[in-house]
Amino acid sequence: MLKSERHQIILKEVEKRNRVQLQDLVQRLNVSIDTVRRDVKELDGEHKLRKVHGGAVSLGFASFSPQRNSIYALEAKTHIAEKAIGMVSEGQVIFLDGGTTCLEMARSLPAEWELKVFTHSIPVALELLQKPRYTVEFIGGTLSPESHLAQGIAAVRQLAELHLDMAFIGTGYVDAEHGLSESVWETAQMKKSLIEAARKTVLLCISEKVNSHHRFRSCSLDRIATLITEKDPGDSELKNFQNLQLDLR
Amino acid sequence: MLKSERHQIILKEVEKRNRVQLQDLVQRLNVSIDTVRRDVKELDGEHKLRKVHGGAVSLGFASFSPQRNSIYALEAKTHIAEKAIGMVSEGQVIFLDGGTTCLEMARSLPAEWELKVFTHSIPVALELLQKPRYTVEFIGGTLSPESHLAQGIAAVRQLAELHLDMAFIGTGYVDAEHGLSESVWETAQMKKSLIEAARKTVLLCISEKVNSHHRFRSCSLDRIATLITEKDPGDSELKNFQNLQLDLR
DNA sequence: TTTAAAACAGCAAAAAACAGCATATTTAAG
DNA sequence: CTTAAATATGCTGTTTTTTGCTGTTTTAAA
Repeated sequence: MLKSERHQIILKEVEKRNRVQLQDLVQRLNVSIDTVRRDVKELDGEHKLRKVHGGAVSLGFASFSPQRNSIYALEAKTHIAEKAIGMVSEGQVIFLDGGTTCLEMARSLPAEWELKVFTHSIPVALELLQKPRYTVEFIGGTLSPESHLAQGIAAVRQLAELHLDMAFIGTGYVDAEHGLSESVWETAQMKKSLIEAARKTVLLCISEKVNSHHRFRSCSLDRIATLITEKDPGDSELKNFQNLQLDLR
Repeated sequence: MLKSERHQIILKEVEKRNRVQLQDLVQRLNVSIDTVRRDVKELDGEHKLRKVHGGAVSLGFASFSPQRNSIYALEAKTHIAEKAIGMVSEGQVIFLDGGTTCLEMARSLPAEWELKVFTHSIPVALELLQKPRYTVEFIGGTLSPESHLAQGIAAVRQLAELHLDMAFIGTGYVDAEHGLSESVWETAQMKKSLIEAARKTVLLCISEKVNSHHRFRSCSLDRIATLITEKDPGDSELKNFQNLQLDLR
């Protein structure tokens, strides 16, 4: 089989499924994994697809808004997003954090509203830009290659100058004792500045993350006005939070 | 068998199957591999097919570019990008403007380099983030829904604090008399701040835009160190620029 | 942290491409 | 018709490309 034939087949496959595993291509093309790897690498070099560990993804898709059907616990996050949107009203100035939960919220915000939204997440920004009446303010900084999120000193400085009605944030970990925490120092710093800038902070968090903590604390629970999970506020998983000065939804 | 006969058969085969292997043609035509090779090479020279290692493919078959094929004057822009990259060296701190020419430059920058790149364009940033050794610094601001570019006061203020080795910028319009100009006021303001922040400004511009101007002037030509077009520096289209204090490439 | 999979670098065999040469075939001119 | 020149074809030896395999390093996930 000609190399260009293989390339064609690979591109078709990527186009169709948005992503392929190298092993699948090995089967499909009857060549060694090394050949497939080299093919994919070459196509990546020509910007016809994007090579990732173990496979390849299509470019349009590599725009990195994570593929919706691959988001972990999507249903829970949609549910959280719905509740969160119930707290927003037209004309406000809000902040949306990165992460798939906030991305889901950005997707679900009513397109017919007029809203000014700050964010430091490229996927969130791209989602919001689809809504013609929104003003999207991007907080610049050093972009993280993994999350496509602006962080670092520049970002923190910009946040320090802001005054927001409401900030919707995610977190890596949260429990009643330690508050919010992160596994990455930079991320924790961002959350801190964010919470400073907002009159009211709303934490969006799937119940799975509740009652866990990690090394870098970003904020104590008393700075959080509202905690939204996909569970009912009375759910037993949330019992550690039910007696706090915290609006549980 | 006549040569033209063989050519006909080869082209038919390519048309029918989109691809052929030279060895199959050897069988089919009863001639040596060298002859087939020479035939195919000749047809490639006449742009009737594309020769690849081990065979040939039909012209339509080889090209496959879902997004990029919609870029206007892509070839010229690629050419410009190549010239521009020749001016960059590893370890520098540079700025990349938005626009398809700069995007093409971002694509073509060597992935193995280590480089810190500032930009205010989301597409450019996403492209650069694919290169693992690059540091991408995003200039935040109000995002334009059309161009996915950060602009406005916040962006200008961030630019004012920067000191860059080199800025690669595009422009809406340029001529020898009026310098650089834009049709949108906001854009012109951005370019102004940009040029202030850079020790050296390089203008990337397809020749088509040369010798045109519009309402909002962003910069006079003496602030531009280098002008890169896809044409030869001696080309008559550029005659108005050849006597200026301007590095023409 | 550990562990399995994936990526990578380098090597070697096979196939293809290439350059140069010799032979054959066609063309054109005398 | 003959001959010289141009062209076409096949062959030889060399170089390049492709491909699979080895062992090692890196990456991602448990």
